[in-house]
Amino acid sequence: MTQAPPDSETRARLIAAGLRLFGQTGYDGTSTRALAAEAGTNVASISYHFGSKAGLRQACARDVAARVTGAIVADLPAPPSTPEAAQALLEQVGRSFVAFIVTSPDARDIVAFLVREIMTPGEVADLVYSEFLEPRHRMVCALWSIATGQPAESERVKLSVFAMIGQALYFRIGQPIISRRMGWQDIGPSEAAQIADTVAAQIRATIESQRR
Amino acid sequence: MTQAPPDSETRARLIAAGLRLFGQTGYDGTSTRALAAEAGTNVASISYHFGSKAGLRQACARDVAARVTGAIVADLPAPPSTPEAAQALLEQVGRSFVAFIVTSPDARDIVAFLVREIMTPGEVADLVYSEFLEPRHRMVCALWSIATGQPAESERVKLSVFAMIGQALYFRIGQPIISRRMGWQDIGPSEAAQIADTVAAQIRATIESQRR
DNA sequence: TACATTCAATCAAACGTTTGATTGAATGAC
DNA sequence: GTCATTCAATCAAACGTTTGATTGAATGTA
Repeated sequence: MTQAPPDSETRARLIAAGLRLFGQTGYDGTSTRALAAEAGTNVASISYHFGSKAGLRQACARDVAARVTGAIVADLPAPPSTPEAAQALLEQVGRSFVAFIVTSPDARDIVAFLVREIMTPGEVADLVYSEFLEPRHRMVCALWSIATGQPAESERVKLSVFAMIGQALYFRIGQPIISRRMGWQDIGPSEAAQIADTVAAQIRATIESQRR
Repeated sequence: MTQAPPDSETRARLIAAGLRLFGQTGYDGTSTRALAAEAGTNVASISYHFGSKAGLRQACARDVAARVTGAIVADLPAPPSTPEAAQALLEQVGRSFVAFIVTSPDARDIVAFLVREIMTPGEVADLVYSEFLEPRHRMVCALWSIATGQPAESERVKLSVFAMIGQALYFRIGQPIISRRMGWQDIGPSEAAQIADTVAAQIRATIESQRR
């Protein structure tokens, strides 16, 4: 990263700017001039590197998929063999997911970008789905299956996992509301831990109620 | 300022158009011409009735707050006195919330509009929060408190309720993804019932785990 | 007539994109 | 080693289009 050629550096800065601004103000709400200014370059660089503003949007999607997948896959051990181990792993996955989502400054932009793309399906959403969301969901379903004994691809398991993702995600989407209602100035380690506890407790309770 | 009477038909059609288009393509992604066409009127009507495009946005927020509050308050009985009754009521609230959110065509626009406003805090989000979200959250917390015995304004209860809202909401936000993963063509009564079961089961499991 | 409402036409500003010129580091012939 | 040439990368400026807003005339109603 220290010796990156000047061309790819501008490219990288544009993707970072796209992630931040698209996430903050939306695709339509972000002008090419604002993108160029945020990246410290000229508007023409967008056309040059990505063909168009839409091309930059797609490049951002690819970057998100690659980055988040890498982060999640990195710290996942071999699949557990006992329900107890699977449950413990699920709780841990939930905790680190929440920790990443509510504390990382990058996560704010990434999640906001993803949610916006998901709400308005298009080819960018398709890319994110097949490249990132579907495989991850499938993986967590497999864990859930080991923990509960339910079939991994059953509707019950798939929906339970979506519910788990949904509650975690909401702590980022609704963060302005949550902070306000909780009386929190901002979300530090202590607040993040409380959220992680809440999510982990729900995972535990739901798994145990399904295990029979 | 708006000097038009609040019961104008064009006014109502513009608000409906705003809810639909702002929700679908976002505030910035919606042009005044598209709004006028959707409402079957002229662009100048927006200025005339709401002062500006931003004025229409705010009118939409007020409409959402009034409409959803009315719908929820309408079918809520007196506060229950036993934990069991409170839990049953919470499950029922969760079920009807999910039913409304995933099946009603109006709900799609309303939820999409709300989520977009919440993600980018502004004066519209402030209005929605104090006028609608905060009172509703407080109400559900009171129910949760009766069901579990936990203090209504404790952080644990408040966060649990947010998690419950989050998972329900996600079934609308992520609906394109969920339908795809589940192999559903669209979400009819049968699919809505499965989602409602999932949410209700999580509510039940979480409440029971907290009741001790 | 007087008033409220909607209309087509128009405006300046901002938009995404394209252009032609410029830069500095490689490349190769001599 | 020197000089001419090439190339990716960036820039300011301008392109035509679309944006939100405004205008004055037209329409309907009482």
